[in-house]
Amino acid sequence: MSIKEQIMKTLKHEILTLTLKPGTILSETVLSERFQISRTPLRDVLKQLSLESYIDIYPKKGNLVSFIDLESVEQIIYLRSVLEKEIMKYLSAHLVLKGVHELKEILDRQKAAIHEVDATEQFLNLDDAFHAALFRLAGREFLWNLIQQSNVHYVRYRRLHMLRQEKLEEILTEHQRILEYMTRQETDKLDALIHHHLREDINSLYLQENFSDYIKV
Amino acid sequence: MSIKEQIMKTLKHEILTLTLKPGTILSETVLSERFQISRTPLRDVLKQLSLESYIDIYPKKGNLVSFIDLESVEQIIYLRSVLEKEIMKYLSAHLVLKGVHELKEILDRQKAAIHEVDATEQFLNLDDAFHAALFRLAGREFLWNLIQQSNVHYVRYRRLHMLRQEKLEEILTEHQRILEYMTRQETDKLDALIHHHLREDINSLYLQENFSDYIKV
DNA sequence: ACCACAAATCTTGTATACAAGTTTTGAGTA
DNA sequence: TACTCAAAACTTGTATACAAGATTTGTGGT
Repeated sequence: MSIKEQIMKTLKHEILTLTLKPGTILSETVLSERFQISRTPLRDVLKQLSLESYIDIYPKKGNLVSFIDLESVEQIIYLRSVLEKEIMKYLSAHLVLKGVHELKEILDRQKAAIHEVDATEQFLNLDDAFHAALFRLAGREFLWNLIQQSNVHYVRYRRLHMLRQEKLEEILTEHQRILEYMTRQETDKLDALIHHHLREDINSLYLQENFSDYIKV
Repeated sequence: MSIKEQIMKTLKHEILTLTLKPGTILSETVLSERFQISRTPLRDVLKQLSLESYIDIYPKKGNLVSFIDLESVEQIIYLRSVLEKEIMKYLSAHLVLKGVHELKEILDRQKAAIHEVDATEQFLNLDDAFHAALFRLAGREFLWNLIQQSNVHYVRYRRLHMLRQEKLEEILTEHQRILEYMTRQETDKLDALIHHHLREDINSLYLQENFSDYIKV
């Protein structure tokens, strides 16, 4: 992996985990000192981060870690729920046994993760792994990757929501029911479940009340 | 509009209209002479074009206009057909009168465009305008813009298909029927129509036979 | 104390010299 | 003629000096 890719991976990770808080200034000179590299390749990295909405570039002023855009979150959730409904319907008819085992294994690991010390971190990774597997098994990995490129706001939104422990149990249960309905080919029940699974919290005011300084106005 | 934005717009247009054919070399020095600007801002433009799949950058070798990736075309068509089915269903229930007029006007202009000298060009723009209006009227402009960012392969694919005059009449007719079913709230007929409207030609071998040197292997 | 305004100090944007890798060229040799 | 292999001519990648704009600071005047 090239140095630029490493730097980008590092910065993306710090932004997604909110180690770098929304609004933080990312100065080219400061970063070039931190990573011991000149401004030119760093500018390449910042350009790409900007195109993927990780940061906002204000010409001749500076670069800020972007604030969480709830409009983007709502639109991505809608996109995913529409797509995943269709994908589940497809998988109900075409899912192979090997795929079922793969999904079950992810759920087992997720169950085990709940009571680990870094529960949230592990849980989020496995949540992504579950949904990514569904896309991949349906031959739609391309679209999963497409969505991932516009995911900064959604990922951070979800992370803040999951700080509440009780959410983890709820999500695991829903995952298990999704797999259940799919294998039993109860497609009619899937729609409502997916809708709830992805969409439930978007209208709650939890974020606005507790993390208002992270949110785009 | 900044100089960089102008250059980007120019290059994008030339690539999408196939003025710059897939495989064409875009050398930094040649472009910097053409646009009378140094390599640095040009590299910014090329970086962005690469992230949006307009070009492929081979480090230390060169930059090529990307070949048309049929896998990407199929995935985008699937994405659009799934999304647009849902959007039509929504609009059947919520479309306001003003929206109907707006869509009708686009179709009138499209009808008039068929026999113009630059029919294909005008027709494609109005085709986009029609579908964009549907997204916008459903409050999903965000997703339309998201799709547009991954559209290089699909746009060029469609352009080559539309070289056949008879396609234009067919598309216009389907647009008219879409609007018709929507206003009559015949949602059951919409699914199949959208599917056909977007998906029809993907399995034909027309492109592979006539433009094999534009296609990614 | 407060205001105005200019200068200093930040920021990113651009041009350019040089580094490093790849491809092409062509001379020398069998 | 055909082949080898090194040198030259390309390509993009990086570092850096300087340009240009935005912000902050601080000083002089009231």
